Amino acid sequence: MDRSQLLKGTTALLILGVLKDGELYGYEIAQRIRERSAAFIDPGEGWLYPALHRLEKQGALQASWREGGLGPRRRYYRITDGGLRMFDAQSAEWEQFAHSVRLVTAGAGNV
Amino acid sequence: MDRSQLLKGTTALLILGVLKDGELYGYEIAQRIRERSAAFIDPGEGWLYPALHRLEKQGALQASWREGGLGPRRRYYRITDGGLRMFDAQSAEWEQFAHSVRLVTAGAGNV
DNA sequence: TGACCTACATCACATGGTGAGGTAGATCGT
DNA sequence: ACGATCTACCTCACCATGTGATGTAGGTCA
Repeated sequence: MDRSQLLKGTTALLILGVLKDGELYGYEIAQRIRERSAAFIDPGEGWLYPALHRLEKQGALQASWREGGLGPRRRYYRITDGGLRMFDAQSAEWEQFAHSVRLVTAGAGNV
Repeated sequence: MDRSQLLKGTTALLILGVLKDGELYGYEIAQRIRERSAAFIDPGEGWLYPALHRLEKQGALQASWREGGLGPRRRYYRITDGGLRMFDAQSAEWEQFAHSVRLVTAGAGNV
């Protein structure tokens, strides 16, 4: 069916989440997300690259081209101070939202 | 800015979540969601009613008009067996997704 | 030569939430 | 009688953004 819209609004959080542990290039970011989520989240290139561009434009990331040695050149991304603040904010909002969903779906509770 | 797309993909879950504890009408569903989420989630009528229509069309809900006594007539919704199955499926998927997000954003951690 | 991996990117398309607007019945104060 | 304010339903233009397909290039290996 949907395999859904759940990602909406969390992509920035996922990207910032892996980048806060160190500089990475795009393709590698996708791999990290896949690994850490035990392959449950498989970043599509259709949203990953646009999302990286958005975050760079917003000042959350800083990017630079570099020769990778093997294969094509790579674009490395580093998180900025603003990016870290954005991560904290989005992370908190996500936790709050997730908690709310659990409260609503948990049922009457008192029963 | 964002105050988010987070809802995307969770609206059905929220609605089914409150309806699995008993029959309710639309306006009341909104109130329940607001209450249970401690007002963190405030259902907009712009998505609530369309979502109810979608779920009804999909067979997850069964609806009927009834005079409320006071005020305008109300449309009551009851969850079907299919709706319960949908709730279980979406609930499981949500938990898995939420867990994945936490894994990704938790950081290197295990290293 | 062909297959396949890395690595980046763009684009038409679809989903569906946001916010505003509209109808109507009921209640209450002035 | 009038306006304000609830309840209760509905619709619609707009927009953000994920999906899936496609394109470009360099590399390795059979």
